[in-house]
Amino acid sequence: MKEACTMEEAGALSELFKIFGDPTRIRILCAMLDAELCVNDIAGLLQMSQSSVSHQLRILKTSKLVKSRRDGKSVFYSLDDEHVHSILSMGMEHIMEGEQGENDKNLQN
Amino acid sequence: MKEACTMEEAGALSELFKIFGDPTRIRILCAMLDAELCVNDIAGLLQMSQSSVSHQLRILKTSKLVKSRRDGKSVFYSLDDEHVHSILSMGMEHIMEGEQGENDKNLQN
DNA sequence: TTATAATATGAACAAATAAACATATGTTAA
DNA sequence: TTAACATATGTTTATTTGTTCATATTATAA
Repeated sequence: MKEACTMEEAGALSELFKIFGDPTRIRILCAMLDAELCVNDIAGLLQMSQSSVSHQLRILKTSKLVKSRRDGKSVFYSLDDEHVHSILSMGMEHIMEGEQGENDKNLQN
Repeated sequence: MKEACTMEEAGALSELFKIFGDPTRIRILCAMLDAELCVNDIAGLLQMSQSSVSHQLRILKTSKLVKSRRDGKSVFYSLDDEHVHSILSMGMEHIMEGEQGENDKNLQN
Protein backbone atom coordinates (compact mmCIF):
# COMPACT_ATOMS: atom_id res chain seq x y z
CA MET A 1 0.00 0.00 0.00
CA LYS A 2 1.17 3.47 -0.80
CA GLU A 3 1.19 6.25 1.73
CA ALA A 4 -1.65 8.13 0.09
CA CYS A 5 -3.89 6.47 -2.45
CA THR A 6 -5.18 8.29 -5.50
CA MET A 7 -8.77 9.30 -6.03
CA GLU A 8 -9.15 6.44 -8.51
CA GLU A 9 -7.77 3.87 -6.11
CA ALA A 10 -9.96 5.15 -3.30
CA GLY A 11 -12.96 4.95 -5.57
CA ALA A 12 -12.18 1.44 -6.73
CA LEU A 13 -11.42 0.23 -3.22
CA SER A 14 -14.57 1.68 -1.75
CA GLU A 15 -16.63 0.21 -4.57
CA LEU A 16 -15.17 -3.19 -3.80
CA PHE A 17 -15.75 -2.98 -0.06
CA LYS A 18 -19.22 -1.60 -0.59
CA ILE A 19 -20.13 -4.97 -2.09
CA PHE A 20 -19.10 -6.63 1.17
CA GLY A 21 -21.07 -4.06 3.12
CA ASP A 22 -24.41 -5.83 3.01
CA PRO A 23 -25.40 -8.75 5.27
CA THR A 24 -27.28 -10.57 2.52
CA ARG A 25 -24.29 -10.54 0.21
CA ILE A 26 -22.03 -11.65 3.05
CA ARG A 27 -24.31 -14.57 3.74
CA ILE A 28 -24.38 -15.49 0.06
CA LEU A 29 -20.59 -15.37 -0.15
CA CYS A 30 -20.21 -17.39 3.05
CA ALA A 31 -22.63 -20.00 1.76
CA MET A 32 -20.50 -20.37 -1.34
CA LEU A 33 -17.24 -20.76 0.55
CA ASP A 34 -17.33 -24.51 0.15
CA ALA A 35 -20.13 -25.21 -2.29
CA GLU A 36 -21.30 -24.18 -5.72
CA LEU A 37 -24.95 -23.20 -5.34
CA CYS A 38 -27.88 -22.36 -7.59
CA VAL A 39 -30.21 -19.45 -6.98
CA ASN A 40 -32.98 -21.53 -5.46
CA ASP A 41 -30.56 -23.25 -3.09
CA ILE A 42 -29.35 -19.90 -1.83
CA ALA A 43 -32.85 -18.50 -1.52
CA GLY A 44 -33.81 -21.55 0.52
CA LEU A 45 -30.71 -21.40 2.70
CA LEU A 46 -31.09 -17.71 3.47
CA GLN A 47 -34.88 -17.81 3.61
CA MET A 48 -35.10 -14.96 1.15
CA SER A 49 -37.03 -14.35 -2.03
CA GLN A 50 -35.64 -15.60 -5.31
CA SER A 51 -35.81 -12.10 -6.69
CA SER A 52 -33.76 -10.57 -3.92
CA VAL A 53 -31.10 -13.25 -4.14
CA SER A 54 -30.92 -12.93 -7.90
CA HIS A 55 -30.50 -9.18 -7.67
CA GLN A 56 -27.66 -9.57 -5.19
CA LEU A 57 -26.01 -12.28 -7.28
CA ARG A 58 -26.04 -9.92 -10.21
CA ILE A 59 -24.20 -7.34 -8.14
CA LEU A 60 -21.70 -9.94 -6.95
CA LYS A 61 -21.11 -11.13 -10.49
CA THR A 62 -20.71 -7.63 -11.89
CA SER A 63 -18.11 -7.01 -9.20
CA LYS A 64 -16.24 -10.16 -10.21
CA LEU A 65 -16.64 -11.70 -6.79
CA VAL A 66 -18.74 -14.53 -8.13
CA LYS A 67 -18.95 -16.49 -11.37
CA SER A 68 -21.83 -18.47 -12.83
CA ARG A 69 -22.34 -21.64 -14.85
CA ARG A 70 -25.58 -22.77 -16.37
CA ASP A 71 -26.61 -26.41 -16.07
CA GLY A 72 -30.01 -27.01 -17.57
CA LYS A 73 -32.59 -24.82 -15.95
CA SER A 74 -30.34 -23.92 -13.06
CA VAL A 75 -27.49 -21.46 -12.85
CA PHE A 76 -24.77 -22.37 -10.39
CA TYR A 77 -22.75 -19.68 -8.68
CA SER A 78 -19.34 -19.92 -7.03
CA LEU A 79 -16.65 -17.58 -5.73
CA ASP A 80 -14.61 -16.04 -8.50
CA ASP A 81 -11.21 -15.90 -6.82
CA GLU A 82 -9.45 -16.55 -3.55
CA HIS A 83 -9.31 -12.88 -2.63
CA VAL A 84 -12.93 -13.10 -1.62
CA HIS A 85 -11.99 -15.71 0.92
CA SER A 86 -9.01 -13.65 2.11
CA ILE A 87 -11.04 -10.49 2.55
CA LEU A 88 -13.75 -12.31 4.47
CA SER A 89 -11.15 -13.95 6.69
CA MET A 90 -9.42 -10.66 7.41
CA GLY A 91 -12.72 -9.08 8.36
CA MET A 92 -13.63 -12.01 10.55
CA GLU A 93 -10.29 -11.82 12.34
CA HIS A 94 -10.76 -8.14 13.00
CA ILE A 95 -14.20 -8.75 14.45
CA MET A 96 -13.08 -11.67 16.61
CA GLU A 97 -10.11 -9.82 18.08
CA GLY A 98 -11.28 -6.34 18.82
CA GLU A 99 -14.99 -6.44 19.35
CA GLN A 100 -15.75 -9.43 21.50
CA GLY A 101 -17.57 -7.50 24.18
CA GLU A 102 -19.23 -5.02 21.89
CA ASN A 103 -21.03 -7.31 19.51
CA ASP A 104 -23.37 -8.31 22.28
CA LYS A 105 -25.28 -5.13 21.73
CA ASN A 106 -26.24 -6.44 18.30
CA LEU A 107 -27.47 -9.77 19.62
CA GLN A 108 -30.71 -10.69 21.26
CA ASN A 109 -30.08 -14.25 22.42
CA MET B 1 -14.01 -19.10 8.12
CA LYS B 2 -16.93 -21.39 8.64
CA GLU B 3 -18.97 -22.83 5.79
CA ALA B 4 -22.02 -20.73 6.57
CA CYS B 5 -21.78 -17.71 8.80
CA THR B 6 -24.47 -16.84 11.30
CA MET B 7 -26.78 -13.89 11.00
CA GLU B 8 -24.79 -12.14 13.70
CA GLU B 9 -21.47 -12.71 11.97
CA ALA B 10 -22.89 -11.57 8.65
CA GLY B 11 -24.21 -8.44 10.30
CA ALA B 12 -20.96 -7.66 12.03
CA LEU B 13 -18.90 -8.35 8.92
CA SER B 14 -21.08 -6.21 6.69
CA GLU B 15 -21.00 -3.40 9.23
CA LEU B 16 -17.22 -3.52 9.19
CA PHE B 17 -16.90 -3.55 5.41
CA LYS B 18 -19.51 -0.84 5.08
CA ILE B 19 -17.04 1.47 6.79
CA PHE B 20 -14.53 0.77 4.03
CA GLY B 21 -17.23 1.33 1.42
CA ASP B 22 -16.82 5.07 1.14
CA PRO B 23 -14.06 6.81 -0.86
CA THR B 24 -13.61 9.58 1.68
CA ARG B 25 -13.02 7.12 4.51
CA ILE B 26 -10.64 5.11 2.32
CA ARG B 27 -8.66 8.25 1.60
CA ILE B 28 -8.57 9.12 5.28
CA LEU B 29 -7.36 5.65 6.21
CA CYS B 30 -4.75 5.67 3.44
CA ALA B 31 -3.49 9.06 4.57
CA MET B 32 -2.99 7.64 8.06
CA LEU B 33 -1.11 4.57 6.90
CA ASP B 34 2.20 6.14 7.78
CA ALA B 35 1.37 9.28 9.68
CA GLU B 36 -0.64 10.39 12.66
CA LEU B 37 -2.75 13.33 11.48
CA CYS B 38 -5.02 15.94 12.99
CA VAL B 39 -8.41 16.88 11.55
CA ASN B 40 -7.20 20.00 9.83
CA ASP B 41 -4.30 18.16 8.23
CA ILE B 42 -6.67 15.61 6.77
CA ALA B 43 -9.15 18.23 5.60
CA GLY B 44 -6.31 20.03 3.85
CA LEU B 45 -4.92 16.85 2.32
CA LEU B 46 -8.26 15.67 0.98
CA GLN B 47 -9.51 19.17 0.14
CA MET B 48 -12.67 18.61 2.10
CA SER B 49 -14.55 20.55 4.73
CA GLN B 50 -13.53 20.19 8.36
CA SER B 51 -17.06 19.14 9.20
CA SER B 52 -17.18 16.32 6.70
CA VAL B 53 -13.82 14.96 7.78
CA SER B 54 -14.78 15.14 11.43
CA HIS B 55 -18.01 13.27 10.76
CA GLN B 56 -16.14 10.52 8.96
CA LEU B 57 -13.49 10.33 11.68
CA ARG B 58 -16.23 9.80 14.20
CA ILE B 59 -17.54 6.86 12.19
CA LEU B 60 -14.04 5.44 11.86
CA LYS B 61 -13.43 5.81 15.57
CA THR B 62 -16.75 4.26 16.56
CA SER B 63 -15.86 1.30 14.36
CA LYS B 64 -12.50 0.94 16.11
CA LEU B 65 -10.59 1.47 12.91
CA VAL B 66 -9.01 4.65 14.21
CA LYS B 67 -7.95 5.99 17.56
CA SER B 68 -7.42 9.57 18.70
CA ARG B 69 -5.11 11.48 20.99
CA ARG B 70 -5.52 15.08 21.99
CA ASP B 71 -2.51 17.39 22.00
CA GLY B 72 -3.46 20.92 22.92
CA LYS B 73 -6.06 22.25 20.55
CA SER B 74 -5.50 19.48 18.03
CA VAL B 75 -6.71 15.90 18.06
CA PHE B 76 -4.43 13.43 16.31
CA TYR B 77 -5.85 10.35 14.67
CA SER B 78 -4.10 7.11 13.75
CA LEU B 79 -5.02 3.59 12.68
CA ASP B 80 -6.24 1.49 15.58
CA ASP B 81 -4.79 -1.87 14.57
CA GLU B 82 -2.95 -3.64 11.81
CA HIS B 83 -6.05 -5.32 10.45
CA VAL B 84 -6.97 -2.05 8.81
CA HIS B 85 -3.76 -2.23 6.86
CA SER B 86 -4.36 -5.90 6.00
CA ILE B 87 -7.88 -5.32 4.76
CA LEU B 88 -6.81 -2.37 2.63
CA SER B 89 -3.95 -4.39 1.18
CA MET B 90 -6.20 -7.34 0.37
CA GLY B 91 -8.64 -5.06 -1.39
CA MET B 92 -5.87 -3.38 -3.30
CA GLU B 93 -4.50 -6.74 -4.43
CA HIS B 94 -7.91 -7.80 -5.65
CA ILE B 95 -8.31 -4.61 -7.63
CA MET B 96 -4.84 -4.80 -9.14
CA GLU B 97 -5.20 -8.39 -10.27
CA GLY B 98 -8.66 -8.79 -11.65
CA GLU B 99 -9.83 -5.41 -12.81
CA GLN B 100 -6.98 -3.81 -14.68
CA GLY B 101 -8.94 -3.29 -17.87
CA GLU B 102 -12.22 -2.49 -16.26
CA ASN B 103 -11.28 0.34 -13.99
CA ASP B 104 -10.71 2.50 -17.03
CA LYS B 105 -14.44 3.01 -17.22
CA ASN B 106 -14.23 4.87 -13.93
CA LEU B 107 -11.38 7.08 -15.03
CA GLN B 108 -11.37 10.16 -17.18
CA ASN B 109 -7.69 10.74 -17.79
C1' DT C 1 -46.42 -26.30 -29.67
C1' DT C 2 -47.77 -25.69 -24.65
C1' DA C 3 -46.81 -26.06 -19.79
C1' DT C 4 -43.77 -25.72 -16.12
C1' DA C 5 -39.65 -24.65 -13.57
C1' DA C 6 -35.55 -21.61 -12.78
C1' DT C 7 -33.71 -17.35 -13.23
C1' DA C 8 -33.50 -12.46 -14.57
C1' DT C 9 -35.13 -7.81 -14.70
C1' DG C 10 -37.84 -3.43 -14.48
C1' DA C 11 -40.39 -0.25 -11.42
C1' DA C 12 -41.74 1.56 -7.03
C1' DC C 13 -40.96 2.26 -2.28
C1' DA C 14 -38.58 2.80 2.05
C1' DA C 15 -34.43 3.10 4.65
C1' DA C 16 -29.68 4.51 5.06
C1' DT C 17 -26.22 8.02 4.50
C1' DA C 18 -22.61 11.52 2.81
C1' DA C 19 -22.12 16.28 2.41
C1' DA C 20 -23.25 21.14 3.50
C1' DC C 21 -24.41 24.48 6.75
C1' DA C 22 -24.84 26.38 11.13
C1' DT C 23 -23.69 26.06 15.73
C1' DA C 24 -21.70 24.13 19.98
C1' DT C 25 -17.80 22.48 22.70
C1' DG C 26 -13.09 22.52 24.13
C1' DT C 27 -8.30 24.45 24.42
C1' DT C 28 -4.95 28.05 24.70
C1' DA C 29 -3.29 32.71 25.09
C1' DA C 30 -3.83 37.51 26.30
C1' DT D 1 -12.79 36.96 31.67
C1' DT D 2 -12.53 37.45 26.24
C1' DA D 3 -10.77 36.17 21.74
C1' DA D 4 -9.12 32.94 18.51
C1' DC D 5 -8.41 28.40 16.93
C1' DA D 6 -9.50 23.35 16.52
C1' DT D 7 -12.81 20.03 16.69
C1' DA D 8 -17.48 18.09 17.37
C1' DT D 9 -22.31 17.76 16.46
C1' DG D 10 -27.30 18.64 15.12
C1' DT D 11 -30.22 19.32 11.04
C1' DT D 12 -31.47 19.27 6.38
C1' DT D 13 -31.14 17.65 1.70
C1' DA D 14 -30.01 14.77 -2.13
C1' DT D 15 -28.46 10.42 -3.44
C1' DT D 16 -27.95 5.61 -3.01
C1' DT D 17 -29.66 1.12 -2.36
C1' DG D 18 -32.03 -3.35 -0.70
C1' DT D 19 -36.41 -5.35 -0.97
C1' DT D 20 -40.92 -6.42 -2.93
C1' DC D 21 -43.95 -7.12 -6.65
C1' DA D 22 -44.91 -8.06 -11.26
C1' DT D 23 -43.23 -9.56 -15.46
C1' DA D 24 -39.89 -11.31 -18.84
C1' DT D 25 -36.48 -14.64 -20.32
C1' DT D 26 -34.50 -19.27 -20.69
C1' DA D 27 -34.60 -24.28 -20.55
C1' DT D 28 -36.75 -28.74 -20.15
C1' DA D 29 -40.53 -32.01 -20.69
C1' DA D 30 -44.89 -33.58 -22.49
